[in-house]
This record gives sequence, structure tokens and C-alpha cells, in this order.
Amino acid sequence: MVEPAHPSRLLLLDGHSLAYRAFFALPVENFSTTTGQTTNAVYGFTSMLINVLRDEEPTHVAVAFDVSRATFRSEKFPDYKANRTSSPDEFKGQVGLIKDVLEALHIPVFEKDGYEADDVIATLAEQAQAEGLDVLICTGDRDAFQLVNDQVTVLYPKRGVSDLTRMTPEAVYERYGLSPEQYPDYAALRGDPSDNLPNIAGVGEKTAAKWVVQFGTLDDLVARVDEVKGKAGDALRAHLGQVLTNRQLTELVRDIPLDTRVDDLARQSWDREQVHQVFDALQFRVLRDRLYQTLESAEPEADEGFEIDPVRLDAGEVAGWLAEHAAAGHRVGVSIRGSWSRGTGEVTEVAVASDDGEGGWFEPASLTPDDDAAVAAWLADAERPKVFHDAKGQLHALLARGWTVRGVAADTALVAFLALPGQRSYDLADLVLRFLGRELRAQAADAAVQLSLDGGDEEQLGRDETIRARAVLDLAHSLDGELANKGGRRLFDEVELPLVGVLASMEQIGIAVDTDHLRSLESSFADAVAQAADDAYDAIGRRDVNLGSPKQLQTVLFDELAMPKTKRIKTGYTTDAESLADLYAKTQHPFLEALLRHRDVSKLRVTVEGLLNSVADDGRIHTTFGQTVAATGRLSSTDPNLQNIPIRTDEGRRIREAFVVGDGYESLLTADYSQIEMRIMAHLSEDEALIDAFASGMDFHAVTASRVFGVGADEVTPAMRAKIKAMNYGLAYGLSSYGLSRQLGIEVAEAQKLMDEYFETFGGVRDYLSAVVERARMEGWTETIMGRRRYLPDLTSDNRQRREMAERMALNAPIQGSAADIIKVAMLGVDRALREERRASRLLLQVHDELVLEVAPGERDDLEALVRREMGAAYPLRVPLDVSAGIGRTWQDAAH
DNA sequence: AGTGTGACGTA
DNA sequence: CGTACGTCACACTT
Repeated sequence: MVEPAHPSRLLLLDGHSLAYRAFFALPVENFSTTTGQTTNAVYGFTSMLINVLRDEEPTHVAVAFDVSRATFRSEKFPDYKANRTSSPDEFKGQVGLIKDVLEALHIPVFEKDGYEADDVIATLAEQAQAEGLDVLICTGDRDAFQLVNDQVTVLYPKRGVSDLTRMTPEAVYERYGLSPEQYPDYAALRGDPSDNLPNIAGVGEKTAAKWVVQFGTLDDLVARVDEVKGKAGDALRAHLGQVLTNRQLTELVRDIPLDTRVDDLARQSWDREQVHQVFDALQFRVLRDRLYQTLESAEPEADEGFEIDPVRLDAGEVAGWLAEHAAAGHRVGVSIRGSWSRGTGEVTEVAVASDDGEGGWFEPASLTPDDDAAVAAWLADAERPKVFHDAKGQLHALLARGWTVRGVAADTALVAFLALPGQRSYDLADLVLRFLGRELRAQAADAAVQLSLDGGDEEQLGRDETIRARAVLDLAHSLDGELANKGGRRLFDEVELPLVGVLASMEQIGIAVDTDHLRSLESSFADAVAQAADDAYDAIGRRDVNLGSPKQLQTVLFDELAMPKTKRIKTGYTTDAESLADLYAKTQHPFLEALLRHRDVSKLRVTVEGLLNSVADDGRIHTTFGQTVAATGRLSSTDPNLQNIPIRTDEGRRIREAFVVGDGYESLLTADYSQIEMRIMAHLSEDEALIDAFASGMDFHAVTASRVFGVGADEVTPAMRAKIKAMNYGLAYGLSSYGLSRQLGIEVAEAQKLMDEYFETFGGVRDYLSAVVERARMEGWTETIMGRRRYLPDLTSDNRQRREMAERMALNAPIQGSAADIIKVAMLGVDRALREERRASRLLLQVHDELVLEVAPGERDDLEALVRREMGAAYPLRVPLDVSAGIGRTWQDAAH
């Protein structure tokens, strides 16, 4: 690190004033977390902080906050700031969050009883000047202008949060025609409505400034007050006492006793872990990136680098390298450069880093046959451990090159997911930064500088990739301990890691589609969309409305047609299907009917178009499963999402007809768990009545209804069953009586009564649900049957909305997550059994509680038995795991 | 061009 | 004012 050429610089920020500015500059509705916490002031403040740190590169930093309204000023002058209505609750809650941010950044915070932030700033500024530092003061309070001199500059927000004016002595003179020393005299004369300092009627900025310029100082003005002519002069004389009080209040105190030395304000390295936590909680993604970009370069300890000297492995050298450094005893980090998606890929470069410290890279395109064979043998050898970061895509690329991989000993993205579920991303660079305290990117940049002399892009990319491989190896080591602490070892070794291969295979195989059928659906849905649009336009007598625009619909419905208002949302009133149906019931307006139809068929058309665009050359659709996405442990499916193919309506189900058995296979088989979540609830709660209900093997909702209502099984009416069904489904989500009443269209009191009756029958369920939340509050996390944790810090939040949200998550996570554990085990069981029994049938899809398989000729009955057996035996619950299965030519035909 | 929002599909 | 996701179009910001 080169010593900065400029002198030391202290940056002082007025926390309250800047946060308050930000609060009013940034629209509240645009800045809130998904849990409802408003963050506009935190965002604005942090954004300003980052910008100033970046632009000014201060060597010392501190932030001052006001403590309370009571200061020496309010004692002297009870009206001081008395006009201020108490700041909005939405603001108050954010001050603590700002302090959290500052704590994570290791920036000292000052609060002094009886004084304002400005006084603390004046005092620190005075001390710093005495020690020869330059001072920058960032505040929205103009009183600070009195501190400006050649050494002290005030950065004053002009408007918003991104535009700061530099107030130097020259700038103060330009703006007010006064010197900084004269500013408080001027301010006292002018008064300040925001501080409730009274002004003099008829004396505004112009007159106040004129007087100060004319008389030099307020003291001189007072001494010669009789010389002031005119009405303004009379007014001044009448209010002289007031002006003098103002002057006392405006003067900043520069000598508060503070037991701090300027040295204590020197910038420190920041707490990466805590920054992550705080920014995660605030859901500041872009800001965090900006922060890293800004601060990383200034971080002296950030970049220790990796102990590796990457070497290019030329043709003929690879086999030897692998024999020496990737033998059975060696763990090797692997990082592939290339591309992959939709179940296939391409390798352009392979980087390897052995645990003996050696590492290098090679290009598969330029291998000798011997090298190629050695690579293939190494990758395929289960006894030679390899470590990847997010292996699945790289496995696709390697497989496409003809290399099968066995012996994946760890996947750092997966380990990180188990240790820290609920993160947005498990980017390698972020994890390396967080767990190893090293900077992957800076390292790469350094390498680039060195190598621009002798290398070239090729060389640089190879070195970068090798460093990644080394980082993966180190990270795996570091995360091992993390995982052990959190009890996720078995879940990782026995479920998540082996599942990678199964998912890779499912993605690679894909599912066959009937594109003709899809095209025919597309055209019929398109016709239906056009028809619905015509009907809608006829109903309102104009066509210049975009039916897909909620904003334009709001105008039509609520302004032009003056329909009753629906539920309020951020942007006005909702136009969601439920509300539109509601409006239709009230108004019978034909536009609504057509609009709802338009929504339905548009959605279907778009779904079909998406699917058509995803069909690969082999006539199949290859989705990508996400294994580190859902915090509960479920898989996700993208590009395209095959876990949300319509099923509820007849028209929607026609799309399922397009998923068909592929050439060379006999049919599709679907198998799903019945009521797996309620079964897990029965297991976890150990509620005898619920366990009995499942043991009876009868219609679950009917049985529970008969128990709740105390009638015989044959006396359960459809209405009773429907109510209890809604209750059964809602339980695992933390359903409230309000929610239940809305869903069933009944009064809240009636819904509450229903819940009470339910819990009277199934008391164990109620006890379990309260216990699970209570335990999570104590421990900080929930746990599934296989020990998958979910951390829920918001359970102890003071914010009711956040806390209750976290409580519902705590109810749901063990149930949804245990179901996810179980079906993952089932998938592994099915996969293993298929291989052991040498079946040609294969797994294609997983849809949370359902598996879809392609049945090889002649395997139909055996396969069904195999799948039922493996799914049913995946995990021994206190109730049976009931599996229902169906077989057919299409996904729809295989429904059961 | 990138981001946020509303709406809606699934379990 | 039930959970977990992904995708799309629109509207807005940069």
C-alpha cells in the first residue's frame, strides 16, 4: 500500500440530520424490506456515506447523533425546536439500523447527553484541526457553516442524497456574501423556522445579510443599533433580546468534554461477517456491491492472496501432473471455465489445485490422447476426491466433453447453503471474502497487471481459474468446520451432495414434448386472447387501453368507470383476479368478465410460448434445478420452470398433455405423496388424534372433519369437509383466523370458532405449533427431521410485522423443509434402485411432492412398485407415507 | 439496459 | 392479515 500523498483527513457526519434528509428525499414506498421494515433513511444515509468515503478518502471517520430533545439549548430557550412534531415512527426505527451499519463498518458513533450532534462535531473538528488534520463535515444543518475555514469544509446536501455542495470559505461568501464567522450572526437575525428560532417580521435573508456586512458583527450591530433606519430598524430594536437568544443558540460548542482522541477515529478494517448480516437484513444488494467496490481497494489486510503459483499444463504434461498431484491421497480443487445451461455445456479450460499446494490449468482442446485418458480416469475415479463450487453445471460441461465425474467430495456452494440458508447468492468471491478474508477479484486484478507484460489474456484467464480452484479447496476446508458446528454433516454427505448427480442427470435427460400440440395450443390461446380483448374493448367503447397494464386498468376501473375501490397496494388499488371477480359480482360490468378471461388466456399463452422457446434440438425440455435457492430446502426449477405447469383448470391441464413419453420409452409415470405436510405435522406434533386419522387410511379431510364436528364419517357434509380442508392446508403456513375467514368467506368470529374447535380436537398440533416457535425464538433457528436449519433472527424483532412474519416462517420451515428432505431421500433411493436393478427407466422431474419418470418398455409394473417402495420408505414417520401413482402417455394422462 | 412491481402459475 | 418458489409484462430509473 502506498502512503497517501495528502494529509490526514477527518470525516464527520451528522447522523440524524443526514438520515432525516434521506427520509424525506427518498419515497418510503420504494424502500422497504419484504418483511415490512422501512429502510429509506438507512439507504439514503448509507449511500451518502459510501459516496463520501469513496470520493474523499478520509483517513479518520466518526458519526455524531443527537441523544434527545433536551439539551442546554432547550433549557435556555424552551421553545427551541419545540415546533417539531415528533419524528414519524417509520423514521425512528431506522436510526438504530443506521447504527448497526456503522457498527459493522467499525465507524465510531458519538452521542453526548445535553448536546446536539453539531456540538460534538464542532468539538471533534476543533481537536482535529489542532492536530493538523483537514476536516470534512457532512451535515444537513447549516449552522455548521460557522465552522468552515481553510482546514474545514462542510459537505451540504443540495437536494436528494447524491448531490453534495462543498462549502469552503469562498463558497460561503459566494452564497451569503459573508464569512463563515459571520454566518451565526446572520442566522440569528434571520431566524430559523426549522429550529423554531423566531425571525423578525420584515427582516429576511437579504436584510440580515446586509446588516452583518454593514456592521461587521452582531455585537457591533447591537452597539450601534440606533443607526439602523426604517421600519426594519424599529423591528430589530423591538426584538433585540430575541436575536441575542438566537445567537446563543446558534453558536456551536467546540469544547465538550469527550474522552476521545483523534487517533481513535482512524479508519479501521470492517467486520465483513457483520456487514453481510446487516445488509442481508436490510436487503441492500446494490448498496453492498457498491460498498465492497468502494472499500475493498482501501483495505490493507484484505488481499493476502492465495499460496499458489499457477502453471500452464501443456500437451503431454497433464497426465504426469495428475499422477503426481492428484493421486488418491490428494484432494483437488477444480474450477472449469466454459459455459453450461439446460443440461449441457462446453469446457474451454480446466483448472486444478492440489492440496499439496501445486496448481495449474489446461485446455481440453489441446490434450494428447494419453493426457485425455488420464483426465478421464482421474475424474471418473471415486477414490480421488475432487472439490467444486456449484458442481452441477460444471459436471454438464465435463460430461459433454465425454468425461464422467465421480468422487465429488465437496461442493462449497452446497455446504454454504446448508450453513447459511436463505442467502440470495453463494457466489464464490463473496464466500471467499467472508470465510477466508481474501479477495478473489483483487487477486485476479493484480495478476492481470503482472501478466500484461509477459502473458496475454489466455495466460491471465488460466491463472485466475487456477486461483479459483485453490480458493474452492481452501473454502471447502473452512466450511467443513462451519457445517460441523451446525450439525449439517449427514444431511450434506447423505442427501445434498449425492443428489447433485441425480439432478444433473435429470437435467441432461430432459422431458419430451409434443411441439405440434404446443403450437396448436398457442394458436388457440392466442385466438382466445384476441377474442377476450375485443370483448373487453367493446365493453368500454375504446381500444387504447393496454389490458396487461395494471396502471392503465386502475385508471379505467376506478377513475373512468368509478367502480368501488379494491384493496390498497403500493401503486394504488389492486386489480388482481380475486378483486376483479369481487367487482364483477358487485357491478356485473361486462368489461370485468372479459378482462378476467383475458388474464387467464394470456397467462396460458405466455406459458406455452415459454415452453416452445425452451424445446431443445432433441425435442425435449431441459430445466435447471436450483439446489441452493429455497431457504426451506426445496428445489427450484428455472429456464423453464417446470414446477408451475398449470393443473387447476381444464385449459391449463391441456398444457400437461404436451409433456409426453419420449422415443424408445413406453409411458410416463407420476408418483406423489398424499398430504405429506400434514403427515409431517402428525409426526412432529405426535398428536394422537391426527396420527389415528392417518392410520385409518380414509379420506383425510373427511376424517378430521368428522372428529372436529363430532359426527360420524358418513355424516360429514361437503361444507364441513371444505372448511376443515382449508384449515388443514392453512395450518402449516401459520394461518390466522382472519386469513381463514377470508378464504372461506365467513366471519372472523366464525373462523376463530372453527380454529378453536379444531385445536380442541387436535390439541397436540396447537401445542406443537407454539412450541416450535418458542424454541426457534430461544435457539435462533428451526430444524427439519434431517437437521436442516433455518435461521430466523426476526423472531425477536421489536417490529410486529417482521416478528409475525418470522413466526409463520418458523411454523412452516420444519414442515415444508422436512417434506423436502424426504423427497430428496426418495429420489436418491429411486436412483439407486434403478441402477442396482439395471433398469432403463429414468427420473425426469421433481415437483416438490411428486416425481415424474419415463418408463422403459416392459418395466411398467416393476417400476411402479420400485417407486412406491422407495418413496414410501424414504423416512420412517409415525404415520405411513402414502404414495399415489399413475401411468400414461402424457403427464396429464399419468395423473391419478 | 437494468430494476422493481403486480400478477399468477405450482406445491 | 398463511409458506416456498419463477416468469412475464409493464413502468420506471439510469
